[in-house]
Amino acid sequence: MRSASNRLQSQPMRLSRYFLPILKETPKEAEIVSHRLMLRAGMIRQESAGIYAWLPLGLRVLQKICAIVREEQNRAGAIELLMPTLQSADLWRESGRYDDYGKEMLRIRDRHERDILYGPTNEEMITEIFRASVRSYKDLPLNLYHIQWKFRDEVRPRFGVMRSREFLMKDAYSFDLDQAGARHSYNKMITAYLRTFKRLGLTAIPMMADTGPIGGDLSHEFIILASTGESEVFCHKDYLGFETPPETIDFDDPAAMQAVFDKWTSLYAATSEKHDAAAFAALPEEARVSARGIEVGHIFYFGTKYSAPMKAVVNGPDGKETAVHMGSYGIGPSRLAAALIEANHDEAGPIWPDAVAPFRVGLINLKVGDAACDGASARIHRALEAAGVDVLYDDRDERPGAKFAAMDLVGAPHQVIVGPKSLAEGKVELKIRRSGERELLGVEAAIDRLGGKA
RNA sequence: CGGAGUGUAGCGCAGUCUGGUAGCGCACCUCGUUCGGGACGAGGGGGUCGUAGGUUCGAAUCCUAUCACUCCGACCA
Repeated sequence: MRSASNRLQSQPMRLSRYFLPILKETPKEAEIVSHRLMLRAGMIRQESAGIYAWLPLGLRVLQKICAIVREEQNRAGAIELLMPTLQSADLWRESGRYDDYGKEMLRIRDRHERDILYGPTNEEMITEIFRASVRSYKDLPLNLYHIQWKFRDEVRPRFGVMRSREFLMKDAYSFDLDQAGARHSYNKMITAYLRTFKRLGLTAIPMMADTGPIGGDLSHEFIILASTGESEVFCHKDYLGFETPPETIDFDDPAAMQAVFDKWTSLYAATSEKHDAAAFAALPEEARVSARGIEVGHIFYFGTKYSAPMKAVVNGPDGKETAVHMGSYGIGPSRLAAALIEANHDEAGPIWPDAVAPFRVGLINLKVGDAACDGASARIHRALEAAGVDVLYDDRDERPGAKFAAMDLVGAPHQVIVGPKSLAEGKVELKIRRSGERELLGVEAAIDRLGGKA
């Protein structure tokens, strides 16, 4: 079982004291399964078109996703900061994007009649921060990132948090002296992304992509395959078996990073916009994978597109000023929460991978008020919490059926069911959410198993 | 932004055509019986009928305006 490193700071949680507004019926507006289940499980609540409140259960998932994203960004040498959501229009006039961006940008006016905007991305601002302080090539390379709410005023938001107007995004920005350095930075992020998605329990494939309004000439989308995916994608089957770069890989070794890039871009992979039917048809038939995909990350190299007009320059070894080469690297944690459900669910609810489960263990006391059941449940709850496991303890005075349904909807990967029948023989039942597999174990054995000791 | 819809209790809906003072299921509260896959009975609480104007003795219902939300398409992390 994965270590407790991704555990949230939290108090022991009893469902009777929690805020988990689950719905028995499906709200009619929810078309896709992730949206439906997130509403039913009480993870999110829509407050406006494309704008959602994250309720406690959803927030836990979001925080766990962010923790993994953060760990892998840090491992790759990126440094976290936090930029504001609101930005000055003047900054965007410098890059020329204030007029280019169109109606997707939410424009606001403050009390002094100054134009401000709710940031859809942060290239301008990070460039401004960089140029204010960095003067020398010796301070390079640099990669700064933050995890912050963004807003894009989509014409038609839909699919819940999969395509919302407000969304959480990790965006990293790299600064290098030249193109070779920028390529290395790009390769580091590819490696970090492969590791990030793997840890989230997803198989993500980098695919050639259009650069969109951000511009540039090197860009990949990271796509996960899911039958309910929004777009059509085509790739070589071997990608599905490729090994993820290990934790120990040296991010400062350009050759190692280039090798990762070369391997993961060696075979055919493209979204429908970039699809080359002839190239795809040239693959052996059994190697062709044509599927639906969900974009969960997008990376760009765009050279001096912002640094030149915004004068983000450094002195090189030769004493001359040069505009830095930049790239940007996005992952959408809020969208990932939905994508994870699209990739992991059944009729009863989400089936979270251990790494992002809001609670790793769901503890069900089938007979609240029965001294033996209460005692065994409390013992298990305390022991697992002490072992660093997130446990949701259903101590409500409800009927068994309602408890089973609720816990399946929460999606805890491991369930412990404490009922009078099995407890009479000193046993509790362990259920694996994904497979439905059940096993009877003694109380202490169950604690050891789920606490990671056995 | 084009096209199509919907706004009535927390959720799902009926009532609107044909105007007469608001109803059903789930959820919620109380009591009882239940209790290993979303129980049953009895009782109860909760609604400015999206909003504003108009017509009328009387408007959820008819008229006008407006707002919000949803779906299809184009667009997009």
